[in-house]
Amino acid sequence: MRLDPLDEKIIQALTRDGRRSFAAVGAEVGLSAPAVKRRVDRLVAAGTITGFTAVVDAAALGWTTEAYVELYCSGQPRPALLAQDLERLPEVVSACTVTGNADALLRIRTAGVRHFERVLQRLTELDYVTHTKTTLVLSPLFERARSEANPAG
Amino acid sequence: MRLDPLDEKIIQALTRDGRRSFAAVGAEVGLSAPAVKRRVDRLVAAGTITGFTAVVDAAALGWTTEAYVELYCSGQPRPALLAQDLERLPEVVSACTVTGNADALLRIRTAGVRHFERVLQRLTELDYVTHTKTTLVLSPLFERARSEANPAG
DNA sequence: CCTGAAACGTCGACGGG
DNA sequence: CCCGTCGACGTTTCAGG
Repeated sequence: MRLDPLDEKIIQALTRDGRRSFAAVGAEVGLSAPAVKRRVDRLVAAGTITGFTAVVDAAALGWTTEAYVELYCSGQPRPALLAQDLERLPEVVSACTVTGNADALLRIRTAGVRHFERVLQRLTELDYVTHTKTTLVLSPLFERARSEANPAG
Repeated sequence: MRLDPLDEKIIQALTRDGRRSFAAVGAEVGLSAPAVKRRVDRLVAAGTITGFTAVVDAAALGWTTEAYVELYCSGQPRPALLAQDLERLPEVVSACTVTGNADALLRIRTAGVRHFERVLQRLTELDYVTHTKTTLVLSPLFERARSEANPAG
């Protein structure tokens, strides 16, 4: 889908504050509230905007341990199977298949190292998993969205 | 901060749809709209809810290349310095210091491998960076928030 | 915590560039 | 096509109980 500069500004405004009113966004970008709403509806329908969400501090909810786990598998489990199996584990926050020796890279959040150990065990119980390699997060430095459009996009 | 079951349900509702009205959330959790608003205001003030945002499809904005980069450094650059230097590169979407041989783990989004190569070069231009190790993302499998509270939290 | 009323936001329909 | 204006309806946000 093609984005004009107004769409981009709207996306940036709603990325900064997903609950801003259409009127407030319109005042910022130079449109009326209905015009902003029409564009947002279009962006959501096109899948450019996937949704709106509250951003929650994981540590405040008790998820104090964060880790990246490389998954090494025998055979090549299909991505769809991996997704299905890994999504059953609520501690797996994101997962992707990757280049390199590992087959998948997982991001995991748990309530402590004890809890993390149990998750590792459940991962190795998957029949195609041969071993794992854990990288524990020490200090999260920052995290942000890329809401600017690529000029060549 | 202490969360009761109602707070937790409110957080989950707003995680699923960050633009839900307080009235709609209240209908779901069994509270009036003003009661929900007071609780959300309190959660935001306490930092449990960090903010609200639009979720954007990076690929739709032209960021088609995603990678994880391990950063190997000489000396031990302080986390604050790393954060400051890395945040200047808009392609670095998140960063953290980690256990293991690498000093930091970066998540990077670019408009293609050419663009990614330029980012790698800028990373190695940081004087304390000795080398990097790249893992390219093939298929993102899923990504989600952990909005349930840990019972022991 | 709830209720009620005023201010505000949303979202359709309509007409102009 | 996309914009803006208007008006009805729903939501937010106070105050007071």
